[in-house]
Amino acid sequence: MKFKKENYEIMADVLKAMAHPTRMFIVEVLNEREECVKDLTKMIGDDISTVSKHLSKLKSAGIITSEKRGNCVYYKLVCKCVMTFFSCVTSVIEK
Amino acid sequence: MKFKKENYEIMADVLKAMAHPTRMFIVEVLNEREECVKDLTKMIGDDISTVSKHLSKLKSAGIITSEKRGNCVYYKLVCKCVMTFFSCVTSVIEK
DNA sequence: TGCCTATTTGGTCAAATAGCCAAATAGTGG
DNA sequence: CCACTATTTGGCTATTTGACCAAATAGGCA
Repeated sequence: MKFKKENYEIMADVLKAMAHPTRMFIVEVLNEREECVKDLTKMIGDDISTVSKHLSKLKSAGIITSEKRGNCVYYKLVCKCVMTFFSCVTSVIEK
Repeated sequence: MKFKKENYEIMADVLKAMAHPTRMFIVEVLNEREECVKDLTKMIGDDISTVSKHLSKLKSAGIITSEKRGNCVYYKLVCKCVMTFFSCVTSVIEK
């Protein structure tokens, strides 16, 4: 048992933040470039308030950060390593 | 957009299966050795039915497999790559 | 066979999550 | 200051999740 119970909770929160189809999509887009809420919303097709809430969940997990520029809020990935999830998840699915 | 909507759902299911403190703990234990339900339950301290359900969630996501030997069901990791999640998650938390 | 141990399944309840709409906020530019 | 655009927040409902207990199953062995 490498970590304490409390640590598992913190770690699970990070995974939980990623564990949603829309949020995985967002992470993948942000891996390539910053985007603002409006443009992400266009790609996703949900209500903009829904997208905003997904973003805020990713942000409070520490996976993305935001920056306001002009009229818009731009989000970007903090750590590219989350993209390793995709290849692992894909290989799990293939097995 | 690399994947179709349906694919994001399948991928999210794999992450969802991991995204729980107890299940992360289980994955970490199984990374080192096989274990049976009873012994995992001892380490975790929840009801055995709760642990069994966690295991079945991990199993149906394809993260672990099980094998019955003698009186017990032994679980083991399918793919060690899920352990990369831990180091990434840890580095996200540190930032 | 019948008991025992290990595991899974079903029921129930409380809590968390996801989505939408409407309303509030924040900043820009006329 | 006002109107406009972008974003966030609050309220609500439906659904999913996690935990426990009790009951059902599955094998092994006396």
